[in-house]
Amino acid sequence: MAIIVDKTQKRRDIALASKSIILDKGIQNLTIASIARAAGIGKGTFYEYFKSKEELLFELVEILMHAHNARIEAQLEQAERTPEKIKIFADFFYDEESGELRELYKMFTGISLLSPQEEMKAFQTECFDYYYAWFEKIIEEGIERGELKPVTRQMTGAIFATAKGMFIISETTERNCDLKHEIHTYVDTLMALLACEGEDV
Amino acid sequence: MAIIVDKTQKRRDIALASKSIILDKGIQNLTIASIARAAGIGKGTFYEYFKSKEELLFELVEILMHAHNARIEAQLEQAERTPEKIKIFADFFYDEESGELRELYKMFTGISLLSPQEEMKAFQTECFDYYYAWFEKIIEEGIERGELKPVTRQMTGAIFATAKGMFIISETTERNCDLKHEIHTYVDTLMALLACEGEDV
DNA sequence: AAAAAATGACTGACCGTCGGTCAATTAAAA
DNA sequence: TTTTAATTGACCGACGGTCAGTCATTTTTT
Repeated sequence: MAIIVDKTQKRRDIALASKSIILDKGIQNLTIASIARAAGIGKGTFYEYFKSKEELLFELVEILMHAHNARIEAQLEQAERTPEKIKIFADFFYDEESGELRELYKMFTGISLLSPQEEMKAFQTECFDYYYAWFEKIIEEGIERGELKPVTRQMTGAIFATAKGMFIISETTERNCDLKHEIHTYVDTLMALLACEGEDV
Repeated sequence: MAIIVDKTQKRRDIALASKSIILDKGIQNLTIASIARAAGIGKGTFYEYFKSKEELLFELVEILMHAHNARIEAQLEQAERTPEKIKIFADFFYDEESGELRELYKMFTGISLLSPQEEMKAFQTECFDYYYAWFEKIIEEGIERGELKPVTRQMTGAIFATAKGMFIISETTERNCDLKHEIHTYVDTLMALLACEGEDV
């Protein structure tokens, strides 16, 4: 043996070193050579740590996700009412702090749609399950506390998907709508409809 | 002059000739040469009619969209109540007839997310506006007829986006949920909440 | 403790492939 | 015959991916 390198750590280092260029140019428009250059390593070394550009993206998303999750968790603990919690959840799609992760997530989704690989789907599923479990808990607590009608359960998946759909639309069309406002209005309106007291809106 | 070719028609012909291979392998995994071969033309000729693979995809989507629109329009005319109309609309995301267009739309969205070009966005916006206008009309009629509460207006965009979000999730994760059932349940539940008579669910 | 051997990290030259161009060719029209 | 739209595939540069060789460090031998 010789020069034992912490492979896991170096993977992270390379990923983080290429973060800005990826966010700047988009992974699609980058060559492996330029990524390696940005990370200060040779092209061959890149392949020592990643199978492809896509794998680098995984790594980056995973790193940023951890930071994001910690932020969300802290915010959720402070929130009281269900609509607030859902909004914290949906913040991802428009707030400043999530900007970088959101941009990577966009590329990520694009790749998934274009060339559905097994690893890709597995990772997406992992992320989805993680956040969906959280979301379900919020809804379930809302029902238990009497803030939401039980029928909300039938809509959990759909509500979860709505913000994602709105985000994709806003990103792929010229409709530069105010995502924050639109999502908040949606959540407020829906929550009023789902509230147990017969508040007419 | 010599050999006057109907450029527009030939564009369509080339697009349709390469449809099956695109649906089969996915546009990402095809070379221009293989597309040209499938269409029975030389590589140079391909560039005479399309700037890129993406443009070919545009053409195909446009062709299939026209057929799809005609089908939808016919169905909508027969439908009576609002929930039915919305379901006809959402059919796109799971029914057999829309399979090919849906597959192309997936690739299309993927490209839009990965490398946002101006032309791409413009075309996506065009498609979006077309269908959204239709959708808005359905909701508006529902309100006028007294089937829906006026507050529905605040949610039109969000409801429109929901099926899209659910579709993207089902395509990018291993969650092979029954999209048709999930969407129908969502529509029924939401419509019940939005119905003017105070039907408790 | 010095030299030799072993090992793994690292690299860029190299190879095959692909996107895109263009000079040459074809064939209808004038 | 000349003109010109249409077509083509050979060609080029760039890219992804590989691999033989180099280097730095540890381990073993003397």
